[in-house]
Amino acid sequence: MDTQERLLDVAEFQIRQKGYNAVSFRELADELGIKSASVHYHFPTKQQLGVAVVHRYRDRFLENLNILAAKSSPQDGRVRTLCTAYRMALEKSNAHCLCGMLGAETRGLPEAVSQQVARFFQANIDWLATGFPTDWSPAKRQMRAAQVVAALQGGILLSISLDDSAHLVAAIQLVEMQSGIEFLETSR
Amino acid sequence: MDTQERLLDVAEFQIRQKGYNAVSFRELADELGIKSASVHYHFPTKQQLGVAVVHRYRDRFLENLNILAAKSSPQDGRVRTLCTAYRMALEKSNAHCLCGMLGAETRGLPEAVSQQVARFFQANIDWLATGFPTDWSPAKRQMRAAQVVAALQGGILLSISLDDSAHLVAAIQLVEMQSGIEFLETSR
DNA sequence: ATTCACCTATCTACTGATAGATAGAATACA
DNA sequence: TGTATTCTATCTATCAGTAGATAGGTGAAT
Repeated sequence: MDTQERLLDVAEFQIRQKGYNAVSFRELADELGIKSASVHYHFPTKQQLGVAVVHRYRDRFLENLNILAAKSSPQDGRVRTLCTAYRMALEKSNAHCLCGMLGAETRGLPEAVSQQVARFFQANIDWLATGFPTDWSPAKRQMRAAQVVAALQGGILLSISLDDSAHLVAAIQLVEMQSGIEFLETSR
Repeated sequence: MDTQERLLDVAEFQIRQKGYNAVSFRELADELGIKSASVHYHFPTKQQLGVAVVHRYRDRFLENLNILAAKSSPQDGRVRTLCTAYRMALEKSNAHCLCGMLGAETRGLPEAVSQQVARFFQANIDWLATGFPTDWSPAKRQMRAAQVVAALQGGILLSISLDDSAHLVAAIQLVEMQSGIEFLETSR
């Protein structure tokens, strides 16, 4: 299997567990059974590795989002789809969202990495905002979308820290309650 | 001024900026103009320092919460008070909540530290839950409280990562919208 | 005389990073 | 085709810097 891809896999896993600054080239190398110098062959600097990890994560996440949206019934909005994506991500990995982790560490990250993370969040928000009623102002759409992303990220955080995924489920419930009200407002 | 207290101040600041694993004894020492060995005099291990930082943070936060609750008008519930506390904390420090940061890093932390962090969140939730209508089941009160804490933590995360405190404000709006509905439900 | 709050000096382990070598595969050229 | 060259992916060895931690010493305050 492709070493580069395997490195990204392990790096993503480790960062989601312990954060960027607690991940070392030697540990990554050990995991693959190679030497740390060989990791530098594929990713010359840690910053470049970090950027690559976030980049791939964001691409995959958005791709998955569009697949889920295509599969779900049309009356289920994008909000529900995003909630599902977050719930699936937590169930699958039992770990923090990569960007939830890196977003927290922002000020201790190379700028190139934190910029990628910001783009992940903005992409989430933009994707959601597109699904809101067109008679809402762009600012309102952005705000509503940000509320959803915030609630979901917080839900994951609590789930991890208190070791109980019910907290993400509760956060999703809050989000969908809001959606329900908006539906009533709109269709009134 | 008390060195021990100053160490806790600087450690808290640094952790909130960069995370636990990016904070070093040398940096803390430099900040106070002492040597790293002297830091070990006050806090023999990093773990003990970490525990002390979180402990003090939690105590102060809860104390502040009760002060705010005493000052606010009685019809403003505990939800609004907690929102205010979070907004004030972000405005004052322009940094992540200490426990929001450490909660994310949970799996890369000494267990003693992550336990203290979990207790912070649980204390937040319990404090909130106490303020909900007594005819709600304990489980429902806990869930509603957790929803609020999750939304606020997520709001801070987005505010930090996207460098715009409006995201916490938006999260608060989501929370208060929910509270408003509950008020209607209850008083109906 | 003891304790406190710091110091110097040092330890081992680990960090990201680099230089230079090597085996083997792929490619270019005669 | 056969030889020469280059590329790929890894290695060994090493670097300067930093990590947390410890031993033992110093001067001042109690």
